[in-house]
Amino acid sequence: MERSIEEKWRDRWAESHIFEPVIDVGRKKFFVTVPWPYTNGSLHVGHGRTYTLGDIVARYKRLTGYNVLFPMGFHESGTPILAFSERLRNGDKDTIKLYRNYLSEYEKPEDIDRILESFREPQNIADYFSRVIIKDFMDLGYSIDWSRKFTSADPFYQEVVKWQFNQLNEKGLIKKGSYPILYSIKDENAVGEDDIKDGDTDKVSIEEFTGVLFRGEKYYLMAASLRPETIFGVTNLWLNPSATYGLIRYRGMDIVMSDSGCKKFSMQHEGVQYKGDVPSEDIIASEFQVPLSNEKIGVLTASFVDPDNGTGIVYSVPGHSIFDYIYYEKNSIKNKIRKVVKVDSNISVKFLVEKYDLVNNDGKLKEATQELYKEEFYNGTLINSGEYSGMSVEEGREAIRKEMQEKHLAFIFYETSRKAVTRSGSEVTVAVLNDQWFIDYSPEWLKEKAHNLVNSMKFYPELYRKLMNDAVDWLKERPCARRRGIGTKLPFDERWVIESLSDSTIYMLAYTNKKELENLYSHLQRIPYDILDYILLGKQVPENYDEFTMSNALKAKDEFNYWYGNDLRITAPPHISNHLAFFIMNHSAIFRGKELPGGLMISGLVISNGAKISKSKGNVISLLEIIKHYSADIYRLFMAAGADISSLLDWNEKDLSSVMKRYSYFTDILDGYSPGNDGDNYIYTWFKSSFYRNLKTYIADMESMNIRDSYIAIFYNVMNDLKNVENHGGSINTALNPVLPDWLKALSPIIPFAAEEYWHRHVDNNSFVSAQTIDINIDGKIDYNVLKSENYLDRVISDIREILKIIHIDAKRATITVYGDKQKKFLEDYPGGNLDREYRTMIGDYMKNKNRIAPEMLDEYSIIENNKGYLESILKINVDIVKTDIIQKKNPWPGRPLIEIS
RNA sequence: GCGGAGAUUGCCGAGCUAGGACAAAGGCGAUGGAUUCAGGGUCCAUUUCCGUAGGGAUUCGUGGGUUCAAAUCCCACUCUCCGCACCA
Repeated sequence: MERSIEEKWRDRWAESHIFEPVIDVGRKKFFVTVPWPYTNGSLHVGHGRTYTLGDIVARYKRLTGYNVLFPMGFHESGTPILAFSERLRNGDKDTIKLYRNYLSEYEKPEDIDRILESFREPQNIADYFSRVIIKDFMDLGYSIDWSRKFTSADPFYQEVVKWQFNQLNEKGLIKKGSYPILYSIKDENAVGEDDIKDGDTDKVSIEEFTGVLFRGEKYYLMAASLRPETIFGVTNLWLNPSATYGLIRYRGMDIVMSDSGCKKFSMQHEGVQYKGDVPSEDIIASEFQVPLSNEKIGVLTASFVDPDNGTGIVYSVPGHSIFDYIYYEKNSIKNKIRKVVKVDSNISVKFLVEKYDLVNNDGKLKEATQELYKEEFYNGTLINSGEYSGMSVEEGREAIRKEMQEKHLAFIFYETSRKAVTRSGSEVTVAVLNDQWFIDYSPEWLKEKAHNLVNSMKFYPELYRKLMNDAVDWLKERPCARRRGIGTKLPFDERWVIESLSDSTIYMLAYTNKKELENLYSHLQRIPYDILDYILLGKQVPENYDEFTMSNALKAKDEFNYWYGNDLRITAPPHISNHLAFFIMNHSAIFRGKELPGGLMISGLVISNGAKISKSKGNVISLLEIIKHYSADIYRLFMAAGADISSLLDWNEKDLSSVMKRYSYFTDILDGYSPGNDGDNYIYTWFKSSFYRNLKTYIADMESMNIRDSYIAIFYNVMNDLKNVENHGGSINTALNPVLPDWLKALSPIIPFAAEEYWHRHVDNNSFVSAQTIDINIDGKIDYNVLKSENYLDRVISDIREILKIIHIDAKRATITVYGDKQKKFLEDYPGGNLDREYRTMIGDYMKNKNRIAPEMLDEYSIIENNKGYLESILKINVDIVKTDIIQKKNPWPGRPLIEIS
């Protein structure tokens, strides 16, 4: 569709408010949600899949008679918007470039500077992009009820979040305690995935090292290790001579580690005192004692030791570390190498170093290291390790760590799994917070409720049910508050702001009664818990409020009761272990019965031109660009029909062009269409029956959310049928005449703009196809006999073609002999066994062909007779038709006419 | 190592939960043809092998099994992907 036509319907839908449903107790409701977008930028081709699926479902449900609520809001919680704004204020070049880029798509060049300037205020970023996203969504034809829009920063909503946390607290799910968390020392704040640069694509986790203490004359050295079980194989310590080392005092011990290690350690343990630098020469000159074995070892310098990772001191186990071994080889270090782990296979450090020639070529270093660790961890046994000898590596690791910790020979040292910085550029480390607030998702009763919920919900596709149950089991404590960021203050400790995923777990409920809650808030400047208990939990009516409050509360309660129960939530796989798990847990904790979520649809990843969508690949295509270059309908068609919901969808030019080809075939047909009379000959009857059979498939597939299959039926198959009509010499116009209204209705969920335009042009200029319902009782409209006839005809054609292919004669004529009365009588009598004598000669022929004989007997003579012209034109051969009246040596059978080419 | 998904005809990708017209949908590519077509558009046909009659043979990761019948069910194995775990 041309842009102007799409714009026309976009505006007319909005003006007519057809997507803003009201309570209708006589109709079943359907409440579908998709995650609210985060408003720090515009959306791209990948984001659009989830929203498009949401709209297709919403439109389909509307079409089948449901009162559909499909709302949208915006997420503003957390630190990214603040951080970007701050970076813009600080003149950060990359950020400015990024936002210029966003803006250049939407704004005139002369306006960009002004708008960019306004972004120095964080709220303006959120406001600007929510406007942009609304426009994109409207341009894409989403049937969203915008009248219920709100954001996570709206004061009325924050009252709901406070209520939610109060509920969790009353159920004993809010805890306070110490916990290792990702932390930014500079920002003095815990950081989550959303705060970390590239945190969504490259996850950062917390690793628990064992900080092993090596006793020296003057102080201890702490080396952090993930493999404490190799302690008996230590032959020396490594230290980076160009790094700065510091001394701390902890539990009465003087301990040396790198400066950055000192900082981290002091964030992780109480009572650490920093006492100043220690020159590395001083360390190197000393000897140190290995814990447990009490052996003395020396310190060697090594440039590979990273002072910013761990403690900046590493103990060397050349017998079990490829890295150490190679360093020994290259530098001709003569220390005796010790083996402390035995495996059955021949995999060893030496073996792998030789296998991959690692001394000269370190390309495979990482791979070899992995191979070694896997082998030793799962199949290894400790040897030469004192009392631990004989233990498996898995047991021994725990036992050794435990003993060292109990004897204060080691302390826990947390480190990040990779080097990471926050979006504002400050370093991410691990800190142990002592007054961190958590939501405790671990109680048994909660897990059980959550499992029950998961098991009762619908999953599309089904395989995610298992993953969801696993996610429920994995969840433990979740830190739920931060020191800064946009969001709701924790009601029982206002120094904290509720974390951005935790404030969005039950938010969908506020769509149901947003207007009333907002009224309540502006009237009272708060929404008391007892009012929300009344609205959301159906508790006793509080008596002591004024009439305005009570009437709004009552209305809010009615809206909630009618709509709530999020029948379907559509998101993407990365949400399973966080957002969706919290969504399930929080609902399980607070709600019951019909208020619990009804279903989850999880759509697969979208990639662009064969690669993961990312700025560095340059394959980010914004939704606006799509609307401009292609059209909303094409995009929607691609999203719906391009791949099954669960599979990966690749946005690429090649597939796109084939979709566009089909779409323009469709618009050509409908542009050329004019209403006429229904045709009543064979091919029109066939088309109509075939259409309704396709419609039936469409409905069945839509009901089970097989969106792709349903559109293959109603879009592709119907158009192929139209081609078949033409091949039969029929007219598309006439064929379409009786089914056009139903066809446009069925297509409206996926290509609403075209459907709306043609509905107005060809069906009814005074109503919206987007507001129609479709009659789903269509069995009576399908004439199965005519479908079988066409099927038979196809079979005859392919039989003739097959013969033509293998006989190399110049074929002029095909004589088709169909079964007659004799064959019919045989087939009727044979099963009973009372055959007349003359028929007995047919038994042999029958047995040979019985697997190919059609079960029903069609009037094959008439079928061929009526379609003689069609057969002749398509096969380019003359056709004669004979109905046999004799018993032949080789008989024609139902579905198996005799064909003779001459 | 654990958990999950998967292995289909040149490629992509259905089908496999309810085994039977499956040589296996659809798309792409390729080949041939049509269209007053001049080379990328559209349409039609073909695209495992053999065959001068609609047939036959061999196929759905490998090897077994169940069955009158298996791409579809069962067992074992190999490999791939994802999550977890693991790593100086």
